Amino acid sequence: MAEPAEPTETAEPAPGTDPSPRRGPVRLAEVAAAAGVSLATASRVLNGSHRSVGEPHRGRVLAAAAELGYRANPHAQAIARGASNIVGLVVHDISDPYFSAIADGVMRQCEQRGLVVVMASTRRDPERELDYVATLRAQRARAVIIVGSRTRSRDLTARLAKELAGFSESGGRVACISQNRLGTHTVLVQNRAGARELARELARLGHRRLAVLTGPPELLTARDRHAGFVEGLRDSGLPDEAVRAVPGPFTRDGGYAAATELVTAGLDVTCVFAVNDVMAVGAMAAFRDHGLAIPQDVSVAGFDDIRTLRDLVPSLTTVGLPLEEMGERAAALALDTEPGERPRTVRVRGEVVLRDSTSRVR
Amino acid sequence: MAEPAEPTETAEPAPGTDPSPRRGPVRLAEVAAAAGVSLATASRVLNGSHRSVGEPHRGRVLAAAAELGYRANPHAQAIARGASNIVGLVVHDISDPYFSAIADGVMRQCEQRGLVVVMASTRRDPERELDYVATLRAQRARAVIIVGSRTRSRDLTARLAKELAGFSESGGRVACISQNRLGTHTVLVQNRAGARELARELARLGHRRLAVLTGPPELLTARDRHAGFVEGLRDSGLPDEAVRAVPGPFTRDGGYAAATELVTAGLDVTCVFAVNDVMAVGAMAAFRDHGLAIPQDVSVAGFDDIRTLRDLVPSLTTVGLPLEEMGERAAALALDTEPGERPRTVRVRGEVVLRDSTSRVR
DNA sequence: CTGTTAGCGCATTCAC
DNA sequence: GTGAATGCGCTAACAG
Repeated sequence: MAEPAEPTETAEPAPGTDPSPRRGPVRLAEVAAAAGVSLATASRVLNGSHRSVGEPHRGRVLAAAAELGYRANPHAQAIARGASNIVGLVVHDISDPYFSAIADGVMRQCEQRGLVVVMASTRRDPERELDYVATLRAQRARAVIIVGSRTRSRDLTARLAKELAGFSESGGRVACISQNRLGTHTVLVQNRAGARELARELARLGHRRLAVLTGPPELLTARDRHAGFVEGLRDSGLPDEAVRAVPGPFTRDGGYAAATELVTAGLDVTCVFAVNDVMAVGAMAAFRDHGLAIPQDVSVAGFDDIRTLRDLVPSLTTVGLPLEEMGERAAALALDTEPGERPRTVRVRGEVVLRDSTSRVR
Repeated sequence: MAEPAEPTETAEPAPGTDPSPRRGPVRLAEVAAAAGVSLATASRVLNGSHRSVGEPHRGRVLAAAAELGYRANPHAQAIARGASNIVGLVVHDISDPYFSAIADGVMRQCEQRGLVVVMASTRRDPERELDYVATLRAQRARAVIIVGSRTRSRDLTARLAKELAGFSESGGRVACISQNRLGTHTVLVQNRAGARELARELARLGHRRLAVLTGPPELLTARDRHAGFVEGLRDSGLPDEAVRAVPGPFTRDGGYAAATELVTAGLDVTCVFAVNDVMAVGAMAAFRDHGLAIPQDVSVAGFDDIRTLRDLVPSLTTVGLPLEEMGERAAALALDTEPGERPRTVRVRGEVVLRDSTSRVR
């Protein structure tokens, strides 16, 4: 039995040296008392950044703290210093692998810095996004990271920008991932360029009649990818009539519905580009359900290169994005930057990955 | 005048009635002053639960608050009332769809109650899990929800249980999802029963020689599913020698590696059960890479029924779990329960879903 | 270097 | 009902 007298399963009433069995966590004052120093001194060694405590004391405080299992109350610290150690992370939908991958990166970065992340999933409701930012502002979050495409709505964007500006003015840092319309630091995804490059590759494979499942018309990311794709086709000498657009939700079901619509209307294209992988998956399912083989009957391409979807069959042609890294960079951007600093933008290129869901047209 | 001169795009220096352009969020005191009432009164109408403020005042406070855009400082509230509005959510890996689906449910539930969720991803490191719980405890989180399998390690489990007990004793609520070895409320997944049922179905299809990719030996969830599977086979009259076990990580790559090992050693089974869908996907990829067709050459089954993986081809036979709902229930369990209450446990059954990745043996 | 003191923003007794 | 006073746990001047 390694683990002999494993202290009894129950609590820890501390032998006999504890005069007041105060419930709840130990406070700094108790540590100070136990170490025989002032509250200030204890605070300095335990939390104050600049060390300036003599060795006789320093050790005693540390020991006492360890013994009592002291943990600073972050709320008290937040209120006393006027700044918390909270980082807010606002995503459109945490159950979407695109966002959870990014979240992973953000959390990694925050953990390293001893920051706590408050996560909010807006479920694609811009109003909720606004509300969460307000909440985070009230929390005196140290930084807020907004992930997800902006919309065309000037109003919504302006309101969010204003809220963020207010937050930022009172010392909070902000970073966004997607477009840089918010006047903040941002990790700018080059959707346009990626889609354009993808289109060229597809044209090179011989496709002359294509369709793009464009996602929601108001989502900038969706629009940019669509626009970039059309540009790429033009670059390749194809007329604008060569491409057909079908809008729909940015989800798997949205992709399914859009593809179905395409088939129902009499599929007259050899290749379909869904503006994100999740939609592409839905589209592939729809085509299959209609007896169409991929890529023999129709080629399909997506965007994002979601890890969980890498093992699809046929493997999905897409534009790869370094999701986790984007999250890390956004966090770093917000955290390593001076409060008043001019907005920086880090560009992230997508890399076209040709796989089996697209084939050369005969 | 419904919002006439929409204050200029910039900050809001308030026309001419504001003597001190104090930076940062407005405080309760300012609202009280603006409304011409005491701080206490303002506090009562804005935050105090039991209303007891006369109508002349009540309205004024509300108006002032709205006008100034007042938002209570949650840290100050936390410290004043000794309890925060934070709910801690600890998962093994947020980028794993199993966890992000559950997280979605938890967040939904918390949002409804106006609670904020602090999320932590341990990246499958038990020590980190312990540490996060301690952090959450220090935060005076209102509740902590631990998601993910426990391990066989008595030591680790005991330490976590102890930490949770301490947290719970000081008024925090706790709920777990997976096993109920922590002495807390728990959403208990009936892994054993689900796997057993799956095994029976597979046996019914005629499989007589099977393998299970067991995942990490120390993970209880993995062991339970493995054990249940073996039981189900026994139920069907198969000898224990009928099933072969291959351990490995609980991930896609773990599944790939385990399946490869199986093939390399000379595949002598007709069906492989990976203890979760993500591993199953890896296994399918491995089989394909070795030229094996699914389900013709080998049937594959998983567990969880991850939504993102529902469109795999061939579609994956698995045991479905109501992930989002599990998250919601865990949150409700923790939040709707009295602090001292006896641990409740909500059982969740998995439902076998036979799809195309498994076929009748000829 | 160390102890004293004054807040941080808010909830809450306690008198009025 | 309403206001004044106290305290929550900790940090940050400010003096010794």
